[in-house]
Amino acid sequence: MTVNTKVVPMAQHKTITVDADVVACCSPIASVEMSEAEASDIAQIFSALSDPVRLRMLSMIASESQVCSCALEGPLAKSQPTISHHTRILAEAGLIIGERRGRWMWWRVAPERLGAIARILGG
Amino acid sequence: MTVNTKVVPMAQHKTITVDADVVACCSPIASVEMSEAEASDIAQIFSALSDPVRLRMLSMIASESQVCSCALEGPLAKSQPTISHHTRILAEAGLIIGERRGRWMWWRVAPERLGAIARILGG
DNA sequence: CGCGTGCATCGATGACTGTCAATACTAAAG
DNA sequence: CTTTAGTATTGACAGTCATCGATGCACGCG
Repeated sequence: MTVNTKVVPMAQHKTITVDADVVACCSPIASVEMSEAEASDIAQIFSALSDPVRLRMLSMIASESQVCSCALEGPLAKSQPTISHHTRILAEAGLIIGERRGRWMWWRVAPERLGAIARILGG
Repeated sequence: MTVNTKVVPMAQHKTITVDADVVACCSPIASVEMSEAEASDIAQIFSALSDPVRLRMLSMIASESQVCSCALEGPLAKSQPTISHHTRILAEAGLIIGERRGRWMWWRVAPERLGAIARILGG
């Protein structure tokens, strides 16, 4: 992660914010050769997508419009700390956005960012 | 990796072949919730994309139409075994296709597969 | 206030990964 | 056949990651 990317370390009950331009700026993979910095930034996003549990999480969150953390634990068959770990990684990659409502944490996808990544792949 | 995916273990001077339908079949991430098997297959592909060196490799191969293994070692500043390791992972993920010509190994991208992945992300 | 609940963090652990030196393999050239 | 050059494989090592129990923190309720 370079200085361009502002990831606020997630204090409790606060929302992770990510600079979406990091990806929005980048060109399709075939157009120009990638710099080391670009490659590192993009790799972090693909890294967030490289785990089966996180992919299923993202799929669940994208299918419904809002999903509570508590609703992920059961279907994914993972412990609560593990769920929290994965939501954090997806959020730090800018793929989902969290909002605290009362005792519950609600997640939704960041569709622009998914589109930006798709564009990098030349879609 | 499930039984659906046929990855021929790479014997020397032979070409890695991958069943491209594994991804071509799959729906956008928001349409239906992903099965465990689907998630594992797709995660393997994103895993191949989650390394900066491999991303730059893919970018170089996509920029030119054909690239020799020997032409990657210098610009990427990695040892020959490391280059071979990364090309193998990209090939096993079906992202690049290798062909031996004489003593040289030439790589090209598999554009349909990049498009299929982009489509999964909702592009 | 005290209690219960949902989530985040810490610490530990087993598994995986990127890297390279050494080595084996293959194909062309002498 | 011997040599040379490009690539693949092996083995080892350090770093990273997924997972979960234990614990801490924040919120709402009685």
